[in-house]
Amino acid sequence: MARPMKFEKNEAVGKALEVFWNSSYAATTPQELVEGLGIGKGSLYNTFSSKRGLYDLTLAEYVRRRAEVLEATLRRPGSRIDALAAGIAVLVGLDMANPKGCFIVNAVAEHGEGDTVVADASANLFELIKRTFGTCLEAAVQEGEARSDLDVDQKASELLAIVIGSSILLRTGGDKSAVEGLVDGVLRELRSGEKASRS
Amino acid sequence: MARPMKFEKNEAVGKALEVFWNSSYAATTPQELVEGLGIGKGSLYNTFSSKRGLYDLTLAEYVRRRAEVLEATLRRPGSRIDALAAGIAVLVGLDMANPKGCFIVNAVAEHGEGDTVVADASANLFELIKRTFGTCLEAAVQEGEARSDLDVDQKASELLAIVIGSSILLRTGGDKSAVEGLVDGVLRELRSGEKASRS
DNA sequence: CTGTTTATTGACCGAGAGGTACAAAAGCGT
DNA sequence: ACGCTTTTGTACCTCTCGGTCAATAAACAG
Repeated sequence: MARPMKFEKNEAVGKALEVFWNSSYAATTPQELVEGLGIGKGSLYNTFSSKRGLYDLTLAEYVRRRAEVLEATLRRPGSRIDALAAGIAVLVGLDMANPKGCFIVNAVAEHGEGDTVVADASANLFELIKRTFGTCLEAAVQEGEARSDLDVDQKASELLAIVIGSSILLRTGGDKSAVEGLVDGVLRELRSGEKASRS
Repeated sequence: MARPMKFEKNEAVGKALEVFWNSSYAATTPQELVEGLGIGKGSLYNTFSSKRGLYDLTLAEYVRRRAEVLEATLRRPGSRIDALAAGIAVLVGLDMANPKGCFIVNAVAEHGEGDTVVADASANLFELIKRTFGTCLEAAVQEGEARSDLDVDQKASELLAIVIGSSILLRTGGDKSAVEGLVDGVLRELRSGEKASRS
């Protein structure tokens, strides 16, 4: 009944996420978005209203993707601590060649408290991470991989803070091995008091 | 022999630091700087060459100030862990009404790896913090405040990551008490295995 | 094939960013 | 008082940002 769109909206949001991730929100220009999405400026504004409107969509999309990857990683069978290690590695960006940090962390740093959209997105992501970590730790305790008197909630909060901190540390260009060592050490502590494996 | 400047340069850098801290580098306009410093645009550019030139000075100034406050806090007599707690609190911004996060962390998040000036400043600050924490932990072990088998270097790295992470968490507007609890928990763990006090 | 509806393109626009130019002013030595 | 030097204030400039708007194109209903 009318002309159809030449591009998929979700796909465009994904591309926009990449563009915004490469620099800050403020430093990203409409021109870069046009080039990155491969569509005309008119279509851009016709579809997404404003630069900020598109940005808001990328925030939500990023959280969605993180939720997916985190769930997938931690649902793998085997040692819960190993799974936790894998989850942390991917969250921090240890698997990437040149990490750009966590998109949401960058957004929080740029926009701060006043920005409710960013605040909401970060609250969603951070609580998701903490909850997932908590579940995993709980299971580790049950399996005897971690000491039974572990304060699961406290440790989950610590791990969240460490993940956030590490994503920043890794973004500075400091050597990746230092961050790897840091994460390894934390996990080693977790295991250090473990009971004998039941298997 | 010539007309003297009407303002102190260092003082102006301090004011600029406030201005840049209130929003991102990219979002800060020359106009805001002129108003924040209370000088004319001509003087601004005559003295600091460019917006970026001024920004670079604020980065160094911030690191200098952090070094001062950290040294002052941790040199206080008494329990080393208490001193550590105080240092962490001030670094994270728990003492401030509405924390704007760590200026350097914000800069890293905004500019990323490619920016060598920001990378250098962050390396300076982060190593300073880690080293100071390490010294303090070492002393805590000596004093019998922390368990003697503590991996000081590992723990210092962890605390650095947690401080960075907490500065982000606090900036989102999430409740301050959660971050306080997190920090308290970490310090409690440090003490948990302590030997009997020698005094 | 025509009409209706919606998408796309790219020219256009007001505003403000980031910075420059230059005349006037304020010191200082003599 | 008079140069000489450096700072200051303000007008000005260019360029790009962020966005709008006709004109055009593509689909489908009848």
